[in-house]
Amino acid sequence: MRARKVISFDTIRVACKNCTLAALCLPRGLTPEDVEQLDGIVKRSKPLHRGDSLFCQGDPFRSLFVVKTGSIKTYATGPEGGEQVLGFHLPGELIGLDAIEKGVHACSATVLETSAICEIPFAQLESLSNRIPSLQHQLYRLLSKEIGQDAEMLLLLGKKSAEERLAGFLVSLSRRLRQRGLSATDFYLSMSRHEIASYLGLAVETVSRVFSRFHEEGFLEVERKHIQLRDLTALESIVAKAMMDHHPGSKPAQP
Amino acid sequence: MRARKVISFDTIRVACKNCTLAALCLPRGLTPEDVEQLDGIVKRSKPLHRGDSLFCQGDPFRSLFVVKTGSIKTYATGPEGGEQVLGFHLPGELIGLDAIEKGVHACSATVLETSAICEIPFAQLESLSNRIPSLQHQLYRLLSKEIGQDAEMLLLLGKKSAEERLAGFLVSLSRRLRQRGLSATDFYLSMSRHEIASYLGLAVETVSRVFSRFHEEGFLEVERKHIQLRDLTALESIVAKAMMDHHPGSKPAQP
DNA sequence: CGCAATATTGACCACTCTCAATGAGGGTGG
DNA sequence: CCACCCTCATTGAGAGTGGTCAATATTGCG
Repeated sequence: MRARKVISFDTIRVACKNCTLAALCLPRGLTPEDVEQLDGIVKRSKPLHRGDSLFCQGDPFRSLFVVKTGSIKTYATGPEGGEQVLGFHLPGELIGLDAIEKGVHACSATVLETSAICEIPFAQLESLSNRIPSLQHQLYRLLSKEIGQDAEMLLLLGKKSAEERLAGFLVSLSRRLRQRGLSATDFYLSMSRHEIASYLGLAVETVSRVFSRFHEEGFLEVERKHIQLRDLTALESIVAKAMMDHHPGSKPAQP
Repeated sequence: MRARKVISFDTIRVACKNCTLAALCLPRGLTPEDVEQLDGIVKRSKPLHRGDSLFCQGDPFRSLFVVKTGSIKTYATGPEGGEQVLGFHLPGELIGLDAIEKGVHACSATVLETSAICEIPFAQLESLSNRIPSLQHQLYRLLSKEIGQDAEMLLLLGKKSAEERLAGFLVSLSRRLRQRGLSATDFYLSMSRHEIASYLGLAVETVSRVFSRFHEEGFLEVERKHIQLRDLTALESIVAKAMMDHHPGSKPAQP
């Protein structure tokens, strides 16, 4: 994190390439020169801290943000101050894609824990993608990926019981952490119970109770924000089982 | 492919431009020649009927689909046959965007009522967007719009009560119909109660009961699939009020 | 050190799910 | 054309889950 004094130049560039790579160069398809150009427009900021804001609902849209380390939450606020959490974003994930359409941010984003964030001015990214077809392709894929993840979330919220939802949330977190090479079974929740509850459409107390229940059943250890998953399989089967129970296989009609 | 028949030349082209325009040329930015080229790669199919399938989960991704008239539902099926409705798609809306990433459809799409659908081979669309920057821009916007709509849906499912969810559903339908120049207060639901329930994460019986309750309160007339909204404002205020009630304005923390 | 915010736990009650029965259409075949 | 069947929709009664209110830790911060 603070390794930028001495060795900084290459380290940071590589670090940032990593972060950019994770998001933009997913499978392959960009030549080293392309990556070089891409890297040139990425702005690195100094570390941000809990409560810092990346952008607010209504702000003009200028840049996408990539989480290098740490975590971010996005949320929407109603006209009278209600707050609904829309998502949590872990290292390697991209924020702000929903603002491209209107040129205005539709939600706010704040930092949950000390985080390193890369900023990518979208105008530059777009014009770069004009010249690099494979970058254009990556961008399409990236936008599409976000849509797929939202659909997954819809699936999660379609589930009715609190256990299903919290299990789904934990499994999702676990999978995304593993994907970035972090521990999939031992991690800290950077968000409050309140924020989890809002995200899952539950009451804070219910979240707390289900954590306790999972603990009693031996699925996990929980102490405040520190979580250790003991039986990931059990949690996964809760999620999988859920889908079958409701909607017992009505056939989509046949001609 | 091209509208080359005598009678239909203008009619079909205009019809299809309308459908394409609604989705791809949203604000402006494409020259007539661009639209011409775009129009050239769009395939029109003969009308499809209830139960027909556009694509299935796992199918290779080849094309996007635009609803010209009628309606489509998308849904995901669990390994054991459970079915979760992910979305309903009305005229002017685009389907299949979530498949770009993996090149494979992540959900299935079937026709809810007799519908006219346009097919746009994505490979051709993408290479066309390489040559037409403004088309590229429109595509980014389009993908982004889809993300925004999914977020709106998350907001809807974040709401806890059945009334809030059904009200949100109806308001959303109404808004989208008005946007296409159709009646915002008098329409037919092409989907079954079962499908609505799955979409909203409720039981079929609850959907039915809330419809009755809304009717008793004078918010709407309902007879089977025929809906007439009598007090759209009331429904909207149910949705708006919901957000405030939960999460009473915890400030996002400030340094 | 003490206040404030966060988390956990309990009791109660409202809401929604489940189960079950009835009614209304739409289609098929006699 | 009508009887029949099957699916879909509606309505009722009972049970369970989660929301609400309230009290009590526990932590973090000024």
